[in-house]
Amino acid sequence: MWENPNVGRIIAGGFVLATARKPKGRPAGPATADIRQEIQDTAEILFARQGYAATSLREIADQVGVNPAMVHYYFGSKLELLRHVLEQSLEPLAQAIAKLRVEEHAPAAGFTSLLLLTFSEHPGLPALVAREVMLPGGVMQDHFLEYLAPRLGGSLPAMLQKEQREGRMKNDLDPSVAALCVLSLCIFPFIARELVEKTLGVHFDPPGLQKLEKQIGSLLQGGLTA
Amino acid sequence: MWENPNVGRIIAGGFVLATARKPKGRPAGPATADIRQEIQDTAEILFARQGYAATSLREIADQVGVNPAMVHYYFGSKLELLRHVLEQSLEPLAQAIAKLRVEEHAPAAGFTSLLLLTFSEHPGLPALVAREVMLPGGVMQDHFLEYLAPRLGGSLPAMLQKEQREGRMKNDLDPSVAALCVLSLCIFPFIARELVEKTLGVHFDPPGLQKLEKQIGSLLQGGLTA
DNA sequence: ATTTTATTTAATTAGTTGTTTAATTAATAT
DNA sequence: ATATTAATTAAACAACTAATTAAATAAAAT
Repeated sequence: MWENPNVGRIIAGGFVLATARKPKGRPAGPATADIRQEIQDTAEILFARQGYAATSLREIADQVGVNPAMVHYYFGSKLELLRHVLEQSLEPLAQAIAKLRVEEHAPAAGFTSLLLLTFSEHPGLPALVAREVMLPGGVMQDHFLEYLAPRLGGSLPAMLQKEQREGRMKNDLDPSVAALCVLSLCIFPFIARELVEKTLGVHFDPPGLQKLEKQIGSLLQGGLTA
Repeated sequence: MWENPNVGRIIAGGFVLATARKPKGRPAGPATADIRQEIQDTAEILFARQGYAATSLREIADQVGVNPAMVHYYFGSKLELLRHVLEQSLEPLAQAIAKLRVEEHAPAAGFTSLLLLTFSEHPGLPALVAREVMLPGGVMQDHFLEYLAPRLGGSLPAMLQKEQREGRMKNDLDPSVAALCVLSLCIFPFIARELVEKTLGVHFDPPGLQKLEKQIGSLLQGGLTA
């Protein structure tokens, strides 16, 4: 497996008695994996599942099969790692929303399907954002507020207000509250996913997800449209 | 303050150099405060604000002004304390929902106002439930699922199904998904409260709360009613 | 008097975590 | 060839705290 003769697995009777250590120093040959990305992806999963505080760098590193110091080599600190995780999953969403804005088709429906798409690509994201951004004490609150919120949910009220001015949304609704409703309908189900599946029997894998989207759409259609 | 002569504050030049200790043993006179309830209330606030794991018994006890061992005296363990917190705030809600069920007025609207009422009495509850019940790794998942969920959100699909059978709800909707929507609209805003106030400018104190309830009601009315 | 209730004290018990620096090896640029 | 830079591990550092239980004490209730 590795050139260095004094490393490798010590095996007896088919059982691994001691795990091999990776040799020190730069590994030979062309890079076979993007370690940086692997760390980030693993962190996304673990941070989402256990929370930022409850996830140690050692755990992430072990899962990737590298030394904990690699996290600092690539990201500088644990918090920066989380920032990258969040940014990598939310940046494409932010850009898609920006596009929505200029194209100005029905914003509520557009928002809904963008969010659901994002969450199916990043299943852990809602939990992660809930814990580290929304809930009190979240470690990413300030950063999110400053750099991400304005381009995500924060842009929705203005879009809805325009709908309203142009007569496509009920006049007695407050656009901000309406925006909150859209976000609630799209995000909450994923935050409570496990519980929802167990107690309500609503499921989120492909057939169920489309059904959910359709029904949210219908609710918003009937509830918001003038 | 206390009879025992060798306790009290040691003061020099107006500064407290060492804080007084409460004397050992049962305090004299009639009980001046319900310590058990104070512990529980403090725990509700702290667990909600920081999460169960991040809140130490010392912190709770210090805030109440008693010894950490009191928690075990009254509750047996930290986890039991959390169970009591959850139960005390959710039990009245469960009972109100049971009443809703037999009275059978518009269940969606009834549910909405019960939830909002509960949350205004227990402002930390949504965050607490989100962290310890909904999010992966929550320490109260099993208990909630078994003892509370069926009498709370779990009872909503059946009520909505009845509405549907009796022609008061659109026929193409799935009652479980509709239930999920009701819950999303009522719970999510409180989970994301801080963020919502800051980015959407929607507020939750008395004037704003009524506005929110009205608008959720209107959305559900337009979106669900046949 | 005895028992029960409310309370504090003290002891137990052990590992974890993020981060930094140094060492090591391989690849690349000069 | 040589020097530099890149990728990696090893090891040390420093700072930290938490839940639970047994025992002691004092007052209240019986």
